[in-house]
Amino acid sequence: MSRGKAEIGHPFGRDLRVLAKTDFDRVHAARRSASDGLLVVSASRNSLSVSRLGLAVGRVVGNAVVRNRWKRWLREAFRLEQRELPSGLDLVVRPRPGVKGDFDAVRVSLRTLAQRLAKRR
RNA sequence: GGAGUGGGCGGGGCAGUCGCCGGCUUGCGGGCGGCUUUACGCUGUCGACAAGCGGGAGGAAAGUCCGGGCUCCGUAGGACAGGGUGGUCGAUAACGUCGACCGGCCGCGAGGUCAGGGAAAGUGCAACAGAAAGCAAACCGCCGCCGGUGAACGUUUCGGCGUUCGGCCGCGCGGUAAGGGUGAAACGGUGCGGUAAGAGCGCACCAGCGGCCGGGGUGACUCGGCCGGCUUGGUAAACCCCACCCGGAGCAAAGCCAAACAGAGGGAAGCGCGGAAUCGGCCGCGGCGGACCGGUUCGGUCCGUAGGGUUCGACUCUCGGGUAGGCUGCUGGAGGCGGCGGGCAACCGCCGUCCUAGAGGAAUGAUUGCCGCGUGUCGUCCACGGCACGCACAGAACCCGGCUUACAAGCCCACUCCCCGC
RNA sequence: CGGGGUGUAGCGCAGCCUGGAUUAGCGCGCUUGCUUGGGGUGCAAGAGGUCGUGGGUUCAAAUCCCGCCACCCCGA
Repeated sequence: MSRGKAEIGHPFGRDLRVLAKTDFDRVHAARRSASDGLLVVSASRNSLSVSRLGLAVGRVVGNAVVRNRWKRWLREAFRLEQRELPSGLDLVVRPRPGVKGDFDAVRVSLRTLAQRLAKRR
């Protein structure tokens, strides 16, 4: 983990997010996913040169505070890892219900799952 | 010192780096409009980018249990239905909320708690037990009378008769509700009188109910006196009656702008020659009409071109409705804080001061250091220090007043009871 | 934002509206015994319940009323 090193210059705006319902439907229709004990990541090619992040955090995950914490962790992990991730993918990330987790584990899990999906293409 | 009652505060702090949301200012260059001019400038507006500045979740933001503002719809007035509330007076925009007071129950007390109107308006319900569960009735029992009968005594005209034994028997007639026992609950309690036995049958006191009079209080109610018949139980969070309250929907409300598709109405030119060919139609040239491109006249490209009528389609213009989408609603308000005044209080009035989130698949995160608090452990006990772990409940979605529920550590105020000392 | 429903034995349900002793019941499952060479089937007996939770009303609450918890469904 490159904790403490200069992690500057990782902007993360709305253009890097999956927001439209049609995009979510396309990712789900692709039926390509990878998972571990923490996360479930689905993916589909997009027409862009960069990858985008979509969040799917349902009510079974926890109350509003828990759900917000997951979404913030996932956004931050995507922001810091975006140069290590494969490009041109729409990634929809869903936390497994009931698990605790912490930020470092989320970061590692997101990177490995996304790379596994890119390899399996 | 111990035990307890009622209430309040609090919701980790500071600094650095990388990011997020929206706001303001400036810069850069781009689109559109206007002015002025011929090329710069001025100005408005919109979008993207960059920089700077300052802001960015709660006491419950939660549950969505009540009440209101606001918006649209409906509506002559009222009633019914349905729902809600339920001591009194007050507070309030309103409430099922709050305050003060009254009454019942609990507590030695500080205090706590109560959906706290009506059961002589009506209907219903009460298992089991019990004689009987609501209007009086009478199982055992008690008492009297009547009938039968036993013993003893007296008397005798020897058939009986009388008295006593609170004698015994009766599925005979009547009087009782004191006693027995059941139950959550049994038609007032105690005492005296009274009676064949008893009974509010009478009396005294007490409790309860009703009425009248007087004192206090706005009122709930309360204090005192007199009288009455002696009583008429419980349950309305059972139906119900009484009093009061409620039009419906909800910011995905609602308003504005407004693609595409569909709908309604309207519109220009609608010719000639030649070739193959029966016609339709196709091809070429010219004309005409329309659109587009370059642009000074003008040129080029593409499309249409019918004997007449009708229908359909295409193109184009206009129109209403208003979908996708966008904008508004969107945060300055029954607002916070301080002071003065009124009121026991809830709360109200006046003055001053402050501006404090506005997203829209939904913004607060990551990381580093120091400090704070708690627990554990180590250093020799203390003072202190090191290390490890932990620091709750929980995230605005139109706004506000309440209620309910969740919550780590810590702190404060008032009061009560017990023990000890002076 | 608004509306509705469910919670009872390991599982699926009844009872609730109209309160009580009807021992809170039914089916499957479970335990034990008999039957069989053994298993299944069959027969007999039995165990198993904070009626989601905390209060209230009532003599009495799974049932009536209020608060809370969990889950499910519907409308805009």
